[in-house]
Amino acid sequence: MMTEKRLATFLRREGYKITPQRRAILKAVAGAHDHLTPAALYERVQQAQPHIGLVTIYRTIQILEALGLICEMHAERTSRSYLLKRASEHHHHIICSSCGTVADVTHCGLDSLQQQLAKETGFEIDGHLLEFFGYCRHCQRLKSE
Amino acid sequence: MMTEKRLATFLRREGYKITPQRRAILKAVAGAHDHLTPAALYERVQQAQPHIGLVTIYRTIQILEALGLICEMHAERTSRSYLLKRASEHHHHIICSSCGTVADVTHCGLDSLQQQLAKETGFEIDGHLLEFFGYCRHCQRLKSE
DNA sequence: ATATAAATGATAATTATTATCAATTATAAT
DNA sequence: ATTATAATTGATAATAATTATCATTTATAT
Ligand SMILES: [Mn+2]
Ligand SMILES: [Mn+2]
Ligand SMILES: [Zn+2]
Ligand SMILES: [Zn+2]
Repeated sequence: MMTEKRLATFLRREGYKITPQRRAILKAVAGAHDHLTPAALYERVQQAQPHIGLVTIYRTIQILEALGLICEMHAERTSRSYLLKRASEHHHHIICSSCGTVADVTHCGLDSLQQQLAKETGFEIDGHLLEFFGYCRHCQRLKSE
Repeated sequence: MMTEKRLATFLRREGYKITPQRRAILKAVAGAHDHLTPAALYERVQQAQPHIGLVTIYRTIQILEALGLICEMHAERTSRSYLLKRASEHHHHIICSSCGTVADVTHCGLDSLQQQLAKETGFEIDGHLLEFFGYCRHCQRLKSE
């Protein structure tokens, strides 16, 4: 499990300075159980760092993403969300097209396909994004009424 | 294969009017071999319909997407691209994180997982988005220099 | 030919994201 | 503890994508 401290250590090792702002962001990310948009993360971090700028959130997200510490979700049409990556587990989603409810998928079995595709295409593949779309139980009922 | 005419028939059947603008868009979509952003589609359609508005492009894309006639690609960070859906084939991508080169993937073997997840989660799943990320041959060389 | 609802396009409004840049600060070296 | 340095920050502006409004036009059924 990635705690704020471990994340900080990781960043420091990569040459990034550990500022109070970053510490607060790391804490928020480590403590979140759901996916957070940059704006949502901003709100949470503001409790600890009232004067932090939204830009700093974006910049830190970029770093965490580049280091592979968080994973991205394309849920709503416009914005993106992020969640701390769990070690060695895949993290994918089933998203309800009607209400936006999200279910997690931790096993996809795509590793072998990924390797095969790497061979076939010559790409060095380092990850994948997988999302299922559909309707949750609740919205299925509403539809059929 | 979906031609302009078949797409038009499909739309008409769904209650949409067939305007010259839509016809031009359908033609462009049917004739495209690559993925098109709304802006790129706009440019192409302007040859046949010089006075068409970009908004009309967006609106038509929305319809085609809702009817499942085109599929979406999340390639660059900001914008989306679309391509005509081929019957019964999956359409996924390997995208080079460095130069943006795209390779197609038409088989993913996710149907069984999709069914299993539908059972487990209660979702009625009607599709998925799968994208691989990595580096194409060319960019691998550049990296190692 | 006419009625009607749908579609269009000009335009403005929203949003998300990125760029600039002067002021601040974490960190390492002294 | 001071100091030097480059990284970081945040205020602000700039970009860019997408969506909303609304008066006008038009496809289609009658
Ligand atoms: Mn999740
Ligand atoms: Mn493709
Ligand atoms: Zn996976
Ligand atoms: Zn598939």
